Amino acid sequence: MIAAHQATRRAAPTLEAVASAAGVSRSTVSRVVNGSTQVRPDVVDAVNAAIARLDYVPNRAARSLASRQTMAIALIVPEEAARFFGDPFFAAIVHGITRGLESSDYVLNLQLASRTSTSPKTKKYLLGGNVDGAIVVSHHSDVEFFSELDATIPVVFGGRPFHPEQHSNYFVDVDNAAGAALATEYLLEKGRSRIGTISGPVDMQAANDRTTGWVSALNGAGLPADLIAYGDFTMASGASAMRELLDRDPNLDAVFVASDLMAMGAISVLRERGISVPEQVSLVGFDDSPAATSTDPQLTTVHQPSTEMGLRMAHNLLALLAGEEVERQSILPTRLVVRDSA
Amino acid sequence: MIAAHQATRRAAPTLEAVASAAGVSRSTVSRVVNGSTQVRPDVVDAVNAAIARLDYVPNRAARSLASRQTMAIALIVPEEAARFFGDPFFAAIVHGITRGLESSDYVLNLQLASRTSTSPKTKKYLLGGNVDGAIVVSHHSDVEFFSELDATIPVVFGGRPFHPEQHSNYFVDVDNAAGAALATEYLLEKGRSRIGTISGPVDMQAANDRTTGWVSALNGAGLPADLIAYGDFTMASGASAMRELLDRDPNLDAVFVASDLMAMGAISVLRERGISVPEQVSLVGFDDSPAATSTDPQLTTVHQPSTEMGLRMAHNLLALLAGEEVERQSILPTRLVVRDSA
DNA sequence: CTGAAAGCGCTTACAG
DNA sequence: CTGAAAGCGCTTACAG
Repeated sequence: MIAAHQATRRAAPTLEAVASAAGVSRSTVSRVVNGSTQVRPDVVDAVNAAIARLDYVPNRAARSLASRQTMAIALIVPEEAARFFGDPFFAAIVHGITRGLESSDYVLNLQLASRTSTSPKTKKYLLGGNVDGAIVVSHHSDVEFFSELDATIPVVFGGRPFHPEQHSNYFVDVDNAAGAALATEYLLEKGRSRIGTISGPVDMQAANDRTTGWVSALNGAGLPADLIAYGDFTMASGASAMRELLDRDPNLDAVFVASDLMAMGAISVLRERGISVPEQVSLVGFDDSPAATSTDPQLTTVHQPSTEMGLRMAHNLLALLAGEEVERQSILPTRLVVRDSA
Repeated sequence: MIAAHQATRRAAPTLEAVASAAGVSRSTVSRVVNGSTQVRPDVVDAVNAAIARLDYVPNRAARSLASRQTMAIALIVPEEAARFFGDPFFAAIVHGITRGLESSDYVLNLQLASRTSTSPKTKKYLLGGNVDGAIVVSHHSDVEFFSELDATIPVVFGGRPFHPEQHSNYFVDVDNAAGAALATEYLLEKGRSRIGTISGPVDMQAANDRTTGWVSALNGAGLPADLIAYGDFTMASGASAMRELLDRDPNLDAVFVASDLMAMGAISVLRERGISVPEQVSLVGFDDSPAATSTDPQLTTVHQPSTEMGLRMAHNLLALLAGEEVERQSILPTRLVVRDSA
C-alpha cells in the first residue's frame, strides 16, 4: 500500500535550482538566504524572487552539516513538572519560550527528564553536539549532569538553582522573597497581626525564598514568624496545612499561601469550618494562575510574569548563542493582584 | 569573553575515526551503527568497542543529509491547550508520546500552533521537509493546513476529528460515548432517575460524543435526556452550569459531568446550596485527573488512559514511518473509577 | 561584490 | 561480508 503522502511527495528545490533560476552562483544564493549585506541590492531581489517562485526552503540538515550548527535548542523539562503539575505556570513558561524563539531559526527539541536522573540516551544526545543550547525548565537535581551540560553548551535555567555550586549558571527567576514580603506587608497593612504561611517543599528554592520573604516582613513589623505549615503545592496539601495551622493557633487571622493551588485547598477548609474569608481569615496566594479566579472568594495573589519568564529565557539563550554578553541572573518583578480573599 | 563551554568544546569523533580505530572501512562502521545483520559478528564487536572507546555519537545532520530522513517528528500543540488548559490530561499525553519515542532515534520538535491559524513560518517548516512526521495533539480547526500536511507526511491526531472530511486521518482517541454511557448507566443502577449532564463546548467532538453517550443511556432506560447545560471544561463554567441545572429542575438527583474540572465547580455549588453529595445529588466526572481526588467528596469518574493514548500515538506514527500498515482509528477503552461522589 | 572549489560527516548503490 | 566512490545540500575561506 502506498500512503497518500508518499505518492504526492516531490523533490524540494535546492540552492542549486534557485541559483540557476536567478542566474547567479550558489554562493550568492547562500549569502542572500543568510542575510549577507555584501550582495548587490538588485541581485538580492532577483534571488528572493527566484526563492519565492520556487518556494525554496533551505535544507536544515545540509545547513547544519556545513555550518557546524544544529540550529536546535533542547527544552529540558523535568518529567514531574509536565506530568503532575500539569501546571498553568509551566505551560505559560513554555509558551513564552516558543514565542521567544519564533523569530529565530532555532527549533525546539522537547526532552522530558526524570527528576533524579537523566537517561544515558538523552545525555548522549545533549552532549553529543545535537543541539546548540538548552533551556532547563524548573528545578532539577541531576546536578552533575547539568553542570557537565553547562560546560559543554550554553544553558539557561528557569528558577534560581538550589545548589550553590550552580550559582554560576544563567537563570531566569522571579524575586520570590520580595513577592512574599509584598503579600505579607499587605496583610499587615490590612491590620492583620497573626499571620501564618503555608509553604512549599523545602527542597525547592522558590518555596524557601517565599518563606524567607514572609519571615522578613513579619520581623520587620516586630512580629514572630512561627506559624508555618508545609505543603507540596497541591490543593490537597494546602487543605491539610490549613487544618494544621488552625489547630495550632485558633487566633490566626491571615495566611500567606505559597501557591494558588494550595490556597484553593486552604479556602475549602476555611469554608468547611465556617470561617469567613477575608473577614475572619485573610488569604493571599502566589502565582496568579487561572486557579486564582476560580475560587470563591477570588484570590488576592502575587502575580508571576510566567510568559515573560519564558520569553526572557529564550532571549537570553539566543544572545548567548550569538556570542553576546548576558546577565547571569534575570530576576523579574512580581506584583500583588488584589481581589477578594484579602 | 570566551564562555566556559567554548573553551572546553572538543571536536567530536567521526565515523572516519571509528573506522580507522577499528581497522575497517567507513561503510562497515555505518552498517554496524545502523544495525545491519550483514556484518561478521567479530567485526561488529570490534566496531562497537571502538565506538565505546571513542565515545562516538553519529552526527545527525550528516546522517539526515545522506539518508534523506530528518529523524525528527513535530509535536504540534494548539496554543490554547498548552496555555489555558495547563491540563494534566494534555501533560500525560505528551508524557506518553515522549515515552513512546524514547526507544527510537526520532527527536520531538515542539510547535505551538494557534487554534485558528498556523503561522507561515511553521507551515513552511512542516511542509518543507524538516520533519518526517507529525503528531497533532487535541482538536484543531485549521483544517486546510492539516489536510495539506497530512497529504505531505504521515500525521497522527489525538482525538477524533471534528470535520468529516478528515475522517481518513490516523487518530487515537478514547470511546467518549461509551465512557459517558458507562457513567450514566452507573447512576441509573444506583437508582437515580433525574440525571442531567454538564457538557463541554459544542465545537469539540469529545464533548459531543460524551453527550451522545449520556443520551443513549437515558433513552435506553426510557428516560428523557433533556437536562443539559454547557460549560467549557473549566471549573468556573462547571459551577455556573450546575446552578443552571439546579434552577431548571430542583428534582435533579444526579449529574454526569463531562470533565473533572467542571465537576469540581459543580461540587462547590452543591455545597454552597447545602445539597449533599452523593446523597441528594450524585456526580460522575470524566478524566480521572488529579483533580478527581482533590475534591471533597472525591470524584467517581470515567478514567481516560491518557499516557497510553500518547504512547499509542507515538507507536502508530513510528509504524507509519516504518512503512507498516496501521489502523486509522485507535480507540482506547475507558473505565469507571468509583470513589465517593456517586 | 561574486564565483569555483573544497569540505561538513554521513549513507548507499555498486563491485567484488 | 566488505570497501571505494559518489553524493546528499549546504557554507565558507580564497581569489579575483
